[in-house]
This record gives sequence, structure tokens and C-alpha cells, in this order.
Amino acid sequence: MSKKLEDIHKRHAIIKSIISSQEIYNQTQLVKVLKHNGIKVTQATLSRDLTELGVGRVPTAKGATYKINAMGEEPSLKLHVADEIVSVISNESLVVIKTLQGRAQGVALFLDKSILTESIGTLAGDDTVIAIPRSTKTIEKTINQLKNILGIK
Amino acid sequence: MSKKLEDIHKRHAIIKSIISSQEIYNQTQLVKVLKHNGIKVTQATLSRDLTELGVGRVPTAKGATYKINAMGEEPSLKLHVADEIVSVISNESLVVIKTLQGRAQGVALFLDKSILTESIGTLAGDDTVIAIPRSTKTIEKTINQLKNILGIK
DNA sequence: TTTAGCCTTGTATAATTATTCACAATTCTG
DNA sequence: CAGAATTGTGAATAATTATACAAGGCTAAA
Repeated sequence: MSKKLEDIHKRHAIIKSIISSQEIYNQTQLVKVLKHNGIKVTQATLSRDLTELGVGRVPTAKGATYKINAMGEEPSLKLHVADEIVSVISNESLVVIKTLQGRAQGVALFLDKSILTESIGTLAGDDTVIAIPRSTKTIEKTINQLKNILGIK
Repeated sequence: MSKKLEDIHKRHAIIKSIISSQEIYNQTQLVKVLKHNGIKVTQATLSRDLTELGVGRVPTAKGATYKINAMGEEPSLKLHVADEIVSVISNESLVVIKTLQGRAQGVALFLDKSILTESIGTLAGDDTVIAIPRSTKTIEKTINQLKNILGIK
């Protein structure tokens, strides 16, 4: 019943996106959200996935929610988001990132919080993220940061 | 059976001290450690304490452990637009306004219609508003208008 | 002091998460 | 390619955490 490695990566990437873009209160809920995204797994598998991904559960006023480990170490975490990025293009003042359908919000949130140090903000639609560099002079660095997580030279 | 506020503070302080100085894997273990410190409580109380303290549970190689300050907190919802604005940053050509999650649309609408006279338009995502100045020369004025509603000098 | 309204807590239990077991798909080895 | 080892998974269940409820204790008001 073993799945391809690629499939697991994809599922992990989507789990991370979902968790960083919306409030997930328990694994049963996550099972349903994943089903909406065309991924069918059970709670047991998610328990294992979340452990592997280092995703923690943090109490809030509305109930405990899952959070991607900010102080965590995982550098491979980047790869999961990378799976959702389709292309990166830029002009003199902006960087445009194309993502899988419906995953722009999640990608933007992740990039915003962890990767794009030279960006003052991102704006996400459905499959497009616009990243705004701190200055037109730092566009190059922003692009490099993106290429870095994409594993592109 | 109500305890003095002081006692609860003390217990909370000790809990924080314990979980930041050693690895605690579950609440039953914490019950025992606290008993060693002269504090007798049940697992149920610890569950409530940990929620109040915002202590998260994060998976590691050796098993899930409790972490203080594991990840970001939620900002409390407030009424006024100014309170929904988190930050204002700009570069040579745009002004980026960070808002509370999900409040960008509302903030943008308000700013657009009432404050930003030197902006030719705004674009809002989930927690980010981009304001486009009439000219690069009027960015300063736009920023000042924003600072004004924020009460910043 | 008496009463009323909160708090805080423990017990019992519900809800949620982690794990054990069995099994099938994949990968490895020869 | 055959057989063995490995891996990912679901079902069932164990382990852990959260909560409903009841019981006391504290404070304030009369």
C-alpha cells in the first residue's frame, strides 16, 4: 500500500500550507480539509505526518491550533512549499510567484514569515503571490531567496 | 476551594520554569515533577494551566514536549481601523500596510475612502494592503496620513 | 453574619492524538 | 525475475489531553 515518495512530499507540503493559512483545531478537521484538496488519508496518518513535520499544537482563545514550528530547525521544510511554487517572475519593482491553484495564500504566508527577509509584504490571490521588495535594489536578493528554496541555481 | 491569585501565579511560574529547564513529555509527568516541588495538582488542572499559559506541545525525535512561546499568538480582535493596522512600510514606489488576519479588505476600504487622498488606489489581500501613491513624490504624504491615524509621530 | 456570585479544583468522562498490528505496495538483492 | 526487506497505510485501540459537572472556598453587599 506504500505510496510514492513524491505523493508524501506533496501531502506534507499541502498540510503545511493549510496549517499556515487557516486555523486547524484537530486532526479530524484536517482529514476533511485534505479531502477537499483531493487527498484522502486517515487521522492516524496525519498524526504521523504532523510529528514528522514538527508541527506543534498551541492553545489559543478559540482552542488549540496547529502551528508550524517557527523556532524549529527543519530546513527541508522549505522543500514542501517549493512543491507548490510553479514559477517566479519579476520586473523592476515586483516579484510574481505562481503557485498551484488555491495555494497562493498558504505559500504567501509561509514565505512572508520565514524566507523573504527583503520583502516588505506579500499579496496573495488564488494562484498568484506578489512579493514587494524592501527596495527596488533588493529585488535580486528576494529572487535569490526564492530560487534557493526551489533548489535552482 | 478557590486559591489565592498569588498561589496560581506561583504555580504558573513554576510550571514555566520546569518546562523551560527540562523535557516534559506529558501532563502526568508534570504532575509528578510539581509534586517534587511541593505543588499538588491533578492532570486536569495542568491541562487548564497550560492552556492559560499558551504552552504548546511540539513533536521532537524523542517525543512531543511542551514548549513555552512555541509559536505566535493571536492578536485580539478590536474595533477601530487603527487597531487593525499592524505596520506600515514602504519602498520607492509603494506603501505596504500589514493588518490583522482577514482585516485587510476592511482596512483598505476605509483608508481608500477617507484617509488616503494621495493614493490612486489600494489592493487588499488577507492581511496586507498595498497603497499606490499618485506619484512617488507623494509617498511621504501617504505615510504621514497613515501615521496620523495610528497616532504615531 | 448571611447570601449571592464567582473562582478554582478534582473526579469522571469525553475528545483527541499516538501507537500497535496486519497487510499490501515498493524497493532492494542477488 | 524471485524472494526478502522496507515502507506507508488503515483499523483498532491505547495513551494523553480537554471538559462537564459538582463541590468548596473566597469576596462583596446587605
